[in-house]
Amino acid sequence: MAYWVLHVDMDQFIAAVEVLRRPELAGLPVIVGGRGDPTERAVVSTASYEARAFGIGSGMPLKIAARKAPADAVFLPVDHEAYAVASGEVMAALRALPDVVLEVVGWDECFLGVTTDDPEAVARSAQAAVLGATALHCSVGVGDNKVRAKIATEFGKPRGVFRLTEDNWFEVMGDKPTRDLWGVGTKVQKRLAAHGITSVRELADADEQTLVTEFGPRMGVWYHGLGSGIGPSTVDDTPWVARSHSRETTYQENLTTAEQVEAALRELAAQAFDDCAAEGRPVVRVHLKVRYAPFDTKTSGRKLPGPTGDRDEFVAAAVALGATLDPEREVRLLGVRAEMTMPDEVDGVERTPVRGRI
DNA sequence: TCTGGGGTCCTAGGACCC
DNA sequence: TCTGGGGTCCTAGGACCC
Repeated sequence: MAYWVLHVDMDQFIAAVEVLRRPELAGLPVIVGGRGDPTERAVVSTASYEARAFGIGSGMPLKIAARKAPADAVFLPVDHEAYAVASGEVMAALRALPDVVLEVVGWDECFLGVTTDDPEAVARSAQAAVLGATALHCSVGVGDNKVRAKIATEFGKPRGVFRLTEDNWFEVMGDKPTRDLWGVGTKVQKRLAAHGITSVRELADADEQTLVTEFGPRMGVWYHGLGSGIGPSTVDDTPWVARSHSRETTYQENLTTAEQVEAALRELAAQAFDDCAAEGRPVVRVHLKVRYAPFDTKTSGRKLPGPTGDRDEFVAAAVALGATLDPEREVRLLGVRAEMTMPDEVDGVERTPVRGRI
């Protein structure tokens, strides 16, 4: 018996949940995002497969989606509560499978760790369990670690199962662009390209020292291994504990005065603080995010004098940090993040790194 | 074409201490 | 007076993910 990592990913999760409670939408292009108003500043959370046929996808500005969408397209507002409930049902169904360890990755995806001789059979059981409990479909990636399982899922969509291991890694991924790797975005793709590395195979064959010089001792080694599909294989079911909470808003009209900015900062800071206070955890740090118009984002942070449970003190710290913002520039987004005392200091829960250690 | 909101982790460099 | 390394903490900023 061998140990396998399965990655379960819901198919068009948010759109599927919406169609489930409004069956008359079945077969129509459904686009969920923002407040459901395609004239506002917002992006697409999920588009149904019917909408994707028109070139509409996640992360696309709603205004662009509206331009591409056919006349019968339906725009819906994001309903976090409904997706959280559906997500809970999905995870419960998967957790009930025999002898699996489940690690939640997001609303609509998770890893399963399982020891078996037939991982595809487990994958099919997982799909059946989710479908039976929620009437929702999912795809499953089978791998010998998290990186390969996660990437495999894309080849299984929709409603399928795909296996990616050390044996077929280069055959499947070798000629793909580095951007297709989990953890490589457009910035890193560019920096790699500057070294003549554009494909996954080239990344695997690259000199590790070159990557360490470019990205640092940790990320350099990580990216090099990623080229060969190397990654952590431990599935950890330790309950997730938030390190911080933040609130941010994109304003439909840019903020132009210092008074507007301060009022907005006070509101966001109070909300972020209350999210932490609801968990009964003191706040140790404040972070600010500002997007100046048209699209230039800056961040800053400051440690508080000591851990505090006093909202006014936190709000004052956010406002003080806000004084460092450029008063000459229009603001289109503000965000305030409240960082809490480390979870392991609070309740003894070990932190689970997203990337893990190789 | 015009770009959300909620998160986590990593790196560089300065200050300070021994 | 001018000088070494090593370690830790902090700030600022960036990149990526769902």
